[in-house]
Amino acid sequence: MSNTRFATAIHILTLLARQPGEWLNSDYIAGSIQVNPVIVRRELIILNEAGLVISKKGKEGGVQLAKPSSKISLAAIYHAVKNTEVLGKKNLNPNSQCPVGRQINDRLTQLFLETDYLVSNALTKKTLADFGKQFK
Amino acid sequence: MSNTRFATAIHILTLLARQPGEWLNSDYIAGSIQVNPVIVRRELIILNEAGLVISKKGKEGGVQLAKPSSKISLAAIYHAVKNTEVLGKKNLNPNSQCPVGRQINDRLTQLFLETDYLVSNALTKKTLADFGKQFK
DNA sequence: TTTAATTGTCACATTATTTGTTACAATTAA
DNA sequence: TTAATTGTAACAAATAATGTGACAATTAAA
Repeated sequence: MSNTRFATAIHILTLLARQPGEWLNSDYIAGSIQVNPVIVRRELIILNEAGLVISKKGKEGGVQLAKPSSKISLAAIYHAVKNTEVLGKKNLNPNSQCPVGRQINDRLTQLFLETDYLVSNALTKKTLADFGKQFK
Repeated sequence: MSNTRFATAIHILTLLARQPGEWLNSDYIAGSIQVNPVIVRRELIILNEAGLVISKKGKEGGVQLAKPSSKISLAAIYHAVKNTEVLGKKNLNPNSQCPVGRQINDRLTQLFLETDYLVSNALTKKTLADFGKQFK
């Protein structure tokens, strides 16, 4: 992950968790992160598809959590935004004439899966509520 | 990590581990990965700085492992090539007028460190020799 | 019914990162 | 003296990430 998507998503959700039932709008959220509101709206679409937020269009609209923050794991957030594996990408065309080239991507698939699982598993144990409690 | 650096590095080292004491050159290695030799040489510089390989310039030169593959952990390889944390980057200027904006980067630093430590710790237990044994 | 605020979304611009390529000085063995 | 090789620079190309302006559709309130 060489992007800020996880940081942006957890920032959004931390704000929402502090005002359950309130419809916060993307301008307000963007003001807290200090990024363009479109960045926030784009991330909100992903979080909506993941079932973590619900949104209301139109005047007095906005977004709120789809469920209590104690039911949202950091793993769910991570899965919603992640786009590469922890150990990165594989090379596309290793040489099949070479024993190492021929087998390496299968071995990496296994190692990459194990490593991702480890991270998922740890994040599953942490909730958004726990994360939010750390803020004064 | 949305790059192929770990995959490239472990590919290089797996090849070297199969021929201990031999000076393999960057063209040969590049042929197995099927990337440009400069990509390989650039990664070799990093692996050299990390104390994992030694190299010899000039005719009949090349690179070999700096120590037995049983003494090289996957964590050492990962550390040599990693350039971002597992959970990505933080936003640069969260709004300090906002309680969440003011505190979030410290909380993320902690979470990111924990997550990275987890991965390091797991990779410390695996050696290049173990990885190499999986190849026929 | 009209107005204002808001999401969802598109198109494009800009910046950053990653990968590829050519070239060559310095080094070393034959 | 020649040929092969690393180390490295400079630049090109491709891909990914972030920023921006615009606007249709929707909704609440005036």
